[in-house]
Amino acid sequence: MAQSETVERILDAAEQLFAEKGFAETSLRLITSKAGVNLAAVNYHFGSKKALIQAVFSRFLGPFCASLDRELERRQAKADHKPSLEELLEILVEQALVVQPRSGNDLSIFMRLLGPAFSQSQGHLRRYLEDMYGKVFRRYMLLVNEAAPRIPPIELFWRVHFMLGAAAFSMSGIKALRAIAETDFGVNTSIEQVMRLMVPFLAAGMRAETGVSDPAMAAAQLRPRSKTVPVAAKV
Amino acid sequence: MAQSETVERILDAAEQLFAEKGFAETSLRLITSKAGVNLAAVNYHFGSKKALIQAVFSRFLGPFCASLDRELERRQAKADHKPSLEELLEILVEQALVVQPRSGNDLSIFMRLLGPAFSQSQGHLRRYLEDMYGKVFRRYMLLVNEAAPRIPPIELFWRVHFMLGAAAFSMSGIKALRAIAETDFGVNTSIEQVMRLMVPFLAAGMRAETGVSDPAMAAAQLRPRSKTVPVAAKV
DNA sequence: CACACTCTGAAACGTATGTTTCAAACAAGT
DNA sequence: ACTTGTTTGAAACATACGTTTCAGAGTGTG
Repeated sequence: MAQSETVERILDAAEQLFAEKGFAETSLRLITSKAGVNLAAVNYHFGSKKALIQAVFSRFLGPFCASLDRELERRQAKADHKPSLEELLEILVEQALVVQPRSGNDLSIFMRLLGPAFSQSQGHLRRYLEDMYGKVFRRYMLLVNEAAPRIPPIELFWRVHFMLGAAAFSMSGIKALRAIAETDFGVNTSIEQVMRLMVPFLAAGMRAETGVSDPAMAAAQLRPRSKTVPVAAKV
Repeated sequence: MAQSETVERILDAAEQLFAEKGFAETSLRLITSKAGVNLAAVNYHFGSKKALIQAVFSRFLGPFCASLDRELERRQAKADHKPSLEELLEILVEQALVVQPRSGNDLSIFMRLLGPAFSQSQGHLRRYLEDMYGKVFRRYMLLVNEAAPRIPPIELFWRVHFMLGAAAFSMSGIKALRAIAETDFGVNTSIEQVMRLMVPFLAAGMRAETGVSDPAMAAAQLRPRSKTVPVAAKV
């Protein structure tokens, strides 16, 4: 086997199986047999199962965040034209599609990992993600705030996560949901169609009038992050 | 121990631990030790771990669906005034709050189970849920379709699941997200506040102009369910 | 009191998992 | 061609899991 093509094959198999079955339900033996490599290869190349999980995220999130950061940099430099909410949404999709080919799997497969990443007791992953995409996320939130000046920043923070939730959840259950949609409506909905259906829904939600009544919340601003006490330590 | 208070204690502990750690990551030994009961009690009272998982869902979803169905019946009987989208949203929240006290735990704890229920390879659970809340869900969808006649039914179907996803995901990661929100904005957001923030976001999303261009999808109608071939068998 | 029945407690069973070990195969440099 | 460092293969290890077993405590009934 050529110079550690093994690593890529393990990552592909792991990504797919994690998305299908969850982290804990996927054994290393299942991964390695699907990848056609030896069991010991995982611990040799990654060190542990935890590290393998992180590596699966890194492979996508590394390039994605780098690409997104570059794009935001570019847009932020142009002081004349601040990006609109719709543009900011499109940037996300755009960057995701640019990065996609790096993985042997579909984008939707990776998205299915987002829910479990936040929900399960994968503390190590949350910390890892915070370190990895925390900075570019805050940069993104800054632009969102500028694009929707009438909505309190903290409400936008939550709305972005509602957005993420709608996307992650739909992708998680997409197989079951598509089957239900087909029997209930007799129409097959492709994954791309589902993503396209999501855009007007999310954009309208982001634009909605504020629901904040508490003046303290309405006034709260994004504040600079102290570098000595990372958030992850408090979670 | 009085007449099977044990059952309730197991359910409470299981619900909480499942929400925190996921199904597979939560061992029966952890559940029983948290509940202060013997390990064998689970298999005695429920038969298996799968059955315990289903029982956790039944305890909430049983009363919830019954209550929701009654309320929808009531509204549907009044032919003069069809409920609006906002009312339909409120009905959901309302019924959820009515049923809440039955469990020893918080409502948000139960909601955290929804994501894993759809995503993980818990086929038995999906089948179980389809049997349990499939009928009342279709009744609900019918009213949603009447409340938004301009949006194709299949798009509303997906929007309801985007909605569900936003809710489930936010509740899943709510602990981590609240911590991040606090360090980033210096404001504590209660779970109730998060749910309240969700309403305008979701309502606006539901009302958004249709994104469907395909005429076949635009024309697709909810069709009656054949009784002999339940959806779950095809999933 | 004795009986039947429900439930609990402690231990054991079989299995599957993540990890480690170590010899063999391979690649590259000199 | 030999050697060195890297990667793979097959087996074994320790551990944790879901489940089963069975003796006996508890409880209400005749």
